[in-house]
Amino acid sequence: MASGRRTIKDVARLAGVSLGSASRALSGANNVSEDTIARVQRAAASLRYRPNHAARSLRSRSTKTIGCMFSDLSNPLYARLFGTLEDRLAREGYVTLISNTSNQLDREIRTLKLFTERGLDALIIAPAHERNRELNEFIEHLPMPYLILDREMLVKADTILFDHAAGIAQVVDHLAELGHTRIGLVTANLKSRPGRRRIAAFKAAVRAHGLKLSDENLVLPESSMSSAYDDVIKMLSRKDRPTSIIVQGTGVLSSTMNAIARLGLRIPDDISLVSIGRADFILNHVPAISTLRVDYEKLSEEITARLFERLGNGNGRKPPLRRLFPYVFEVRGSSTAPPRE
Amino acid sequence: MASGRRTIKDVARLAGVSLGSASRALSGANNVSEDTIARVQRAAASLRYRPNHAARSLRSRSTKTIGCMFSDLSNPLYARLFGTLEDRLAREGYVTLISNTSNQLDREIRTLKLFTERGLDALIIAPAHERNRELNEFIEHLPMPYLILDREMLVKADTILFDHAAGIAQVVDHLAELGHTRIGLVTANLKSRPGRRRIAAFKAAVRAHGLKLSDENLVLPESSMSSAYDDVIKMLSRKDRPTSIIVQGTGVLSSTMNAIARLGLRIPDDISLVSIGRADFILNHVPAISTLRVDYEKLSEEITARLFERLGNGNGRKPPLRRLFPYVFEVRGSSTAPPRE
DNA sequence: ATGAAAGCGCTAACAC
DNA sequence: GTGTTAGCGCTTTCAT
Repeated sequence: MASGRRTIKDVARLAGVSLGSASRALSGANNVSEDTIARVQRAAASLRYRPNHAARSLRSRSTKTIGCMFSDLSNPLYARLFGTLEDRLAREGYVTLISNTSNQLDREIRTLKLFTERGLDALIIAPAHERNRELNEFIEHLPMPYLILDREMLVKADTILFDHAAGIAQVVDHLAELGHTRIGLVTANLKSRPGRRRIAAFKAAVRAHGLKLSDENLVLPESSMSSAYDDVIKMLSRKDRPTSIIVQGTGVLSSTMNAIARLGLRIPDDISLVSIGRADFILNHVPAISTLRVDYEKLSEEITARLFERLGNGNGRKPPLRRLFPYVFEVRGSSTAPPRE
Repeated sequence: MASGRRTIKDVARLAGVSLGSASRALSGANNVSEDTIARVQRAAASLRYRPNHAARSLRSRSTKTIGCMFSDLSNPLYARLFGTLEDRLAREGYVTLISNTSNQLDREIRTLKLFTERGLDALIIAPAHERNRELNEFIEHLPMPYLILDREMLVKADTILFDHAAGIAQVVDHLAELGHTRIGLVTANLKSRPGRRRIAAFKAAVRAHGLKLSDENLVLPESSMSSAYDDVIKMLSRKDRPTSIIVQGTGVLSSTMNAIARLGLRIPDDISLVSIGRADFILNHVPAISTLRVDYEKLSEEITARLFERLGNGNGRKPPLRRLFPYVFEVRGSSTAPPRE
């Protein structure tokens, strides 16, 4: 079967043209005759010819491949972003290579080495270890353009940061306006930026409204896949329990909903709920869940725009870009309501 | 930066050896002196040398890459399988390239073309269109070994099929033994094998127990992401509603749980529930949900074993393999109980 | 154990 | 518009 693989040489011979003409005909260059194109294409089709990507990228110095490094693809939030991004890049003729690192440092470094060896054209990365020296140094020496997603690395580079502060503030504003004075937060206590920022932003927003900030209204499981069940049960069983909660839309959310159901509480009658991130598994929830989410279409657009800017010739050492990307607060109306009292 | 990329030539020059020796030293051949190896490695490190994968695979005719084609990676079941598979293959030095096709025929064909162009070493595929002629023909002419996952294609090839019949039968047996006489099924009405087989197996198993098979106990939403909420509400509001249900562990499951909670039913007191597939979002559910699942570790093992068998020299036209892969019924005890009456 | 040289399949530069 | 040729970076002969 390896020997059965046809090369462009075979195509050229069958079409009765030179190797160069065959290449031009196949790649849609402008200086080829209609006739040549037709004959070459017919020859290629009849031979089931498929260009050899290794040879092509060795010569052209482009792999037409973009690498993505996330912590975990089964995180429903990332899975959705990746899907959108893949579609967007495919339209541009790029393949997306993704890698899960499970937040492990050695896997992050190994992944970047791999991406380098494979000569990927550009990268989109969200490393877990923002202050690790070795990782930062490696990233700094990356030979291709790259974009950092919602991480504050030591190295100065193109970065898109989610505006957690403004996003969370919007939600807290909304709940406070409805009359809620006791607001809870349920989110993984991550060391990386999203975790840090979310918690800090929540505290700041609650204080800004002159509400008292009780640690008892904070449920911070270790990871996004941890169960928040027991702690949420405890939090919502208190006499002065929060009347509204903001919940990270991962495994944390499903265990929270589980706890709410178990306590016989109704959304929004007994408790208002807002999800951070629009997880697939609550997409059809009844009632619809208000969500603080990122517009993945727009984000993909933004990411590709930045990447292609660097990929083009306009890469002449423009200063690193730092962009704050907004959240969208999608009030579905039915998951939040004024507190009863 | 492109010009900054070091080649093996640079390494050889700095180490003071020939290009060939440098290659041998780096690839750990046996006919190199310790001294050479040391000097070459030092040179490589100081130059931050990274081998060029395109050149390597052009020459060696191996990309060390395995392609996976699934319908949808945000399907929690597939996401988990992919993660396991990726880890397993990485340990063998292979990179995994995945592609979502969203069950679209043109994307499936485009993906296979892409995989061919990139010269992937082997493929794992689960096409949606099992009887499409063009697709089958394309697959038949694939130049690399491939393995078909739970699909009955026209083309005869290595195939691993999930044993839906035995799996579903096990669950129905369990429920029948507990005394359930009215058992429901909630699963996407897919055209592809998993959908077809699940529904057929359910009907057969119910009949085998002499139970009456009521269409009213079948909820078959269009896709795995569809909401089953309204239909489950309807099904469980009937006087003679099922006392136990088997539910596909995707978006279908979350909307079903949503409906159960809304009706104020308790698991397992009011209704027994078994999930098909162990979705992340119910991993920590209270009570634990009994699950009919595939052992992804074992499956990954099986898949890699098959693939490497074909990849090795033992590929001499052994007849296509057809393997029935078992489900594991994990009774968590607490989500199923005898019906009350 | 080492160096020299061929060549993987392709694109791009150069002649005409 | 077309043919010829060089060479991308590497592995793998073949001499020595």
